[in-house]
Amino acid sequence: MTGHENNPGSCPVDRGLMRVGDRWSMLVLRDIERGLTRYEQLRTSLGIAPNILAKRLAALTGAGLLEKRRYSQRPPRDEYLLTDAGRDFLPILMAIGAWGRKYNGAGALSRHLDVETGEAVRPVVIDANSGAPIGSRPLRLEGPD
Amino acid sequence: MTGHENNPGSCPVDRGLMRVGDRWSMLVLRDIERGLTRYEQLRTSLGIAPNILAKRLAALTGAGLLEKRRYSQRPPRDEYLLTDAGRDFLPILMAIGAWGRKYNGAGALSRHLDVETGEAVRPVVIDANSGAPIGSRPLRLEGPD
DNA sequence: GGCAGTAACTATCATTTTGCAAGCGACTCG
DNA sequence: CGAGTCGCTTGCAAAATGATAGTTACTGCC
Repeated sequence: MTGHENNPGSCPVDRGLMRVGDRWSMLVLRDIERGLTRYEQLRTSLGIAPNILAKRLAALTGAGLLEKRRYSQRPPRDEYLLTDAGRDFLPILMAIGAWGRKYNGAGALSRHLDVETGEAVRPVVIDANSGAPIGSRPLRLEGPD
Repeated sequence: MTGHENNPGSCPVDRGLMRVGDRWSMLVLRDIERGLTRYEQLRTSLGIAPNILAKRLAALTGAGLLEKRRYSQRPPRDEYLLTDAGRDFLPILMAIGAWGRKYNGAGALSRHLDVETGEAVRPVVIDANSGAPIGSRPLRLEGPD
């Protein structure tokens, strides 16, 4: 679908978006992180249509970000838990949140606090090699070749 | 649309996704960063339908991530440049790229190199206060109240 | 001047996805 | 037995997306 002419699907951003590249998927992950792991909780919290939620949960499960677990046999009840891949995606949501707060943050917003220090978390994307925030140093793009 | 019951639109992630919450928008930003700033360049690079591209460019411009600039009066030719808000979003794309590489990275992928060191960039989201990667320390969510 | 070519779109229509409302199966509780 | 809850599915309408063709405004080239 993406990556036509010059770079046929060789962009890692593509690869990421193939799995989570839509609004509802990300909001589902966000809510699950908040502890809303069950279908009904997600549906009422998000105000999403039931068929859409079912589809998203199935997609995220199929993509390996969520895991469906039966927490009660009788009556049959399920919950959705984050896998390692899903948990690894959460920092990205925090970064999106920081951006949203900065550029669209009118009104009162929720936020994350560091339990130990009590301070509000300020997510920043850095390069683990240099330690510098991304954007502060010149970069060069290298093709897949 | 989002944020029904408990938290009516108070989540900064929502706020972010309201502006860039779809696949094409992000890929457009990615390509513009790569220097593909013109309509035709974007269209051929992405393989996107012209009407959709036009809509996305208008949306991103309206949302303040892009700026349309006429680089030639006669013939009339335009290009799209990143604003500060748009440039601020790029680190998020890098983080998504890192995630995509990790969990969906089969085959040869392109990557960013630090011009100075020549090393491949390894994007990580940290908390600017503690310096610790997000996910490595317990957090608590605070409502907007 | 006339014709081909290019960039940046718009218009039209088919297809796909989303959203809403209602219903259904499996069970529990009173 | 009847009402209620959870986790969905089904059917249908509305909206978004995608494919294709056409339009505008030019620049060459002969």
